[in-house]
Amino acid sequence: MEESKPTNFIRSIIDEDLAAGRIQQVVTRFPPEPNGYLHIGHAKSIVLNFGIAQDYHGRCNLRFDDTNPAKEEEEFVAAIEHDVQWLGYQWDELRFASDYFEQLYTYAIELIEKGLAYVCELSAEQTRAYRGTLKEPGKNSPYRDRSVAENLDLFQRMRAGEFEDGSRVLRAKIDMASPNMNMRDPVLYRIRRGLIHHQTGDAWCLYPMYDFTHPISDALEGITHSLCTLEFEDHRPLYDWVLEHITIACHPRQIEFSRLNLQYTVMSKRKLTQLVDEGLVEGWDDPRMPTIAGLRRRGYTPASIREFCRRIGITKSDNSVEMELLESCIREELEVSAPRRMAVLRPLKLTLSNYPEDKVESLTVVNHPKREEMGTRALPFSREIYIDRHDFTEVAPNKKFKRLVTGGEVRLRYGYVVRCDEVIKNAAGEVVELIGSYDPQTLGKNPQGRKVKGVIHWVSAEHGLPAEIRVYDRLLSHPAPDSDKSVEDWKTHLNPRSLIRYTEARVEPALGEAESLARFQFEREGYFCRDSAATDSLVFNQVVALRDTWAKIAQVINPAP
RNA sequence: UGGGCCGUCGCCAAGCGGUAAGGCACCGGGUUUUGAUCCCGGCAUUCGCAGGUUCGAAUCCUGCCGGCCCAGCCA
Repeated sequence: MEESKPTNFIRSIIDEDLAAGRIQQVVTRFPPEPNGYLHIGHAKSIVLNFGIAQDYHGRCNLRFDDTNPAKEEEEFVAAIEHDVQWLGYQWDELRFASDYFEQLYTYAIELIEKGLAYVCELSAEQTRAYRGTLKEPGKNSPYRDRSVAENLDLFQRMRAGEFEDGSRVLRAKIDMASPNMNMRDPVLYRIRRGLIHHQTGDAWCLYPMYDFTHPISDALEGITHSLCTLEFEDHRPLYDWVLEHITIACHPRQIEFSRLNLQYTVMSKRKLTQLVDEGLVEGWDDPRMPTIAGLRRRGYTPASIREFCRRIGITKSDNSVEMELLESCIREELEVSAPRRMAVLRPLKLTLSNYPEDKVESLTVVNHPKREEMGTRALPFSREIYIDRHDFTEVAPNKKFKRLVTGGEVRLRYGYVVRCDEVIKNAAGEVVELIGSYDPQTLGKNPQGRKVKGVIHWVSAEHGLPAEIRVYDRLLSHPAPDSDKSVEDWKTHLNPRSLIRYTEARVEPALGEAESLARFQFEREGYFCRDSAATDSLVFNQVVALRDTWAKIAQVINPAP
């Protein structure tokens, strides 16, 4: 897959900084909080940060922003490391913000000594009240003018664990009247006793806030461009304030870009966590999830996700990307790389009465119609085969229909032309079996004197393997479930048909050896991959369907009610 | 006039004063033992709107309109 170098406003800025000699080498970082799994939106940031380091021969660190032990877990750090590597990237250094706790503490002392930070004893509610509103200025905390000595003493005792959670915080002394809420004496440190941090254990009961931690962590690592999403734009003045008021050599440039919004899914960690915790999906790696783990199990490749990120670009405008764009990326790759196979989702038996009872032919068929180098495989053909129920109808609904009908003919893919002679029904009048015949003169060549326009796929009844095939649809039935205010609970929009399991499916024998996550095109159906979780049975997940022009035509001919 | 940011085709997105790239989607037509792929063609006289500057404006200026973000001791 072609992966040409993208051009965007951030790369333009880097070009300028390099050209002006402001930096010698670009250094970026991807800074996830380990409180959940990575999703496709994170992939956008990963591809941006690591992609820049790669293209500019710079460096990129993976840094866990682990300043809130109440929400973070080791499980998530392991999963995140795995996902980043799976996407095809290797960090230069693996860091944790918690690696810097001691240095951060020292910088806090520096701020206190400069009279730029103070210990505040207002409760959380009082702090909120003192902060003012968007349109009215806040007012100074009564603790704002404590002496440096007193602040130093109190801050040390906060660290020593002398005070209860919430009783005191360290605040920056900036401007309670600032129109930017983030500058109204933001909290720098809060007390969280009795928690076990996944990296530092019980070493601390004092934890720094994001706004204090992030700029310093960036500077300590020599980050040149600190790329983050738009909601941090208002925090940039604070990011800069921190670095301007402490003794530190480096001052990274923060640049914001818009986060990814994908239609018909949810991207917030809170909602994804909800789906997992409430058992609405199988887990973080449920193939319907927009998580990296979910996309991986679904059958998406790292290259297809990178390509998607390249196509959506990087800007500051709000966006709402259509699912079709993502799908087109994986189709494009799988069209050339996936070996073809045949699988019947809804088996309907067809017995060819003029084909010898015990005869079995081994057909040699190509694995890819355009790539001879992908070789061939053996495909057994016999008297009884399964075709898909959708490929048969008693009477053709219109003249464009080109599948099997009573008395009509179709080509069996790679096999013979067959005709349906007789329909067997059950008491309820449902078609349960077909009796037909084949034309022995049509293997690899067209019949004499007539044209057969349809081609359908099939599996030998005796040789086909039972399998379960799972077909997926969008998780939500609303394009923007996050922003729909007309419904109280976004989960109202969950699509009840996001998963359809075909438990009676039959697949051709060659599929029995498919490895976990091996991808195939099931002809006329779509791209599928062997499930990585169900290892003891034959389960295939649909990656994406084939483009289906017929479905659109059928819609027009016979519109859904 | 709280502050910050954004508005180019249905969706994403180039464009940086010289006369609207590209991708996805969509609509034709051709090839085809996958209604797939592939191929060929179509798809913004116009850049949120209104003025202004200029020989020339999506690009510069002014004013409107619309949307997003901010009042966690979350990140």
